Amino acid sequence: MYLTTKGKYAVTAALDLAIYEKGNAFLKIADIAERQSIPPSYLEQIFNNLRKANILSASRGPKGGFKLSRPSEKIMIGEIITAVEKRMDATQCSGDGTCNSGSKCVAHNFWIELNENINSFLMKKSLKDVLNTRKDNPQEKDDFLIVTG
Amino acid sequence: MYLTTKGKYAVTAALDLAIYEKGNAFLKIADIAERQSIPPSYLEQIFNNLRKANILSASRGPKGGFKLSRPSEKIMIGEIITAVEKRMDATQCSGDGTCNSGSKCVAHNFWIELNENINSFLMKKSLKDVLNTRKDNPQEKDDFLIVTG
DNA sequence: ATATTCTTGACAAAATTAGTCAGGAATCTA
DNA sequence: TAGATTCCTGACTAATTTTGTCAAGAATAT
Repeated sequence: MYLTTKGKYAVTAALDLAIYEKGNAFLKIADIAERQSIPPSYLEQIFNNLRKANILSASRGPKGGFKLSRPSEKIMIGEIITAVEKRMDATQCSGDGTCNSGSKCVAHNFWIELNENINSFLMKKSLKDVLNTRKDNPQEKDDFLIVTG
Repeated sequence: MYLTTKGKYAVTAALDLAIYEKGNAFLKIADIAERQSIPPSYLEQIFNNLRKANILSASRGPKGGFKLSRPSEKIMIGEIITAVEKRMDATQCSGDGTCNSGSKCVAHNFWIELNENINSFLMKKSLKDVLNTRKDNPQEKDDFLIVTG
């Protein structure tokens, strides 16, 4: 099971879109990358994945950019990660049960359980949930002054 | 967050020790590796880690090998994984809060929550728990005939 | 003594990640 | 319509990490 920098950048950048959205406007990759310390050309790749997964919508040209394709409470962190990560599965056999010479290894069902636990956690948390948790934390409130200022 | 083949082998091999233990005898790496389809020389490395973490005890020479250093209900899967994996942490900054140019990235607290969720799951499950789940599953029972036969 | 089994550290190949880059397509504004 | 802007796509590469192998040595049982 690999949750890589790519997946973490994807979540961070999606949160940035949720935080800085204004009306229906698009946000530029360059700005998001700068705010979140993500290499811009890498973020291009990542946003392409998210667009193809119908999590973001894009527009080219001046005033173009990206925005969330749904309200932030309807976009689950799990969706974002699944869209960019190829190896989140915890089983050794990609789930096909051939982990021990063609049969299931003794740990097989346990890895399935672990998968379910993690997926359930990630699929219950929306972008909005994550931002609300941040707002509830006084230490994090400062960040939001930037948005409203 | 990386849960690699190494960690999965570690759990599988520890389960093998729990399944095939007989009295106080040691089990050989060669036998465990064969039963669980793990490269023997790789398993050597892995068992060394587990021994240093006080999860296994070892003995050299004829009749030597490895055994669990505690009853299987007192060895948690989380311990095993922590002993062999160096990058289970989900944060981008190894927890130090420097994930966005020296400050916390907008996703920081979320990754902490994910860590807690996974660690809690892994630290509540003992080797014995995993084996019991297997026994409750009729499809898996056959494996245990070997043990008792 | 000798065979067995773990112990340790160095080493290497393969796979994967973490990006870069360039050329192109679409869109807005003047 | 020209030009600037911004996304789109695919190819490419360097660095890192994983996934092992191997050999020489130390401890133990018979």
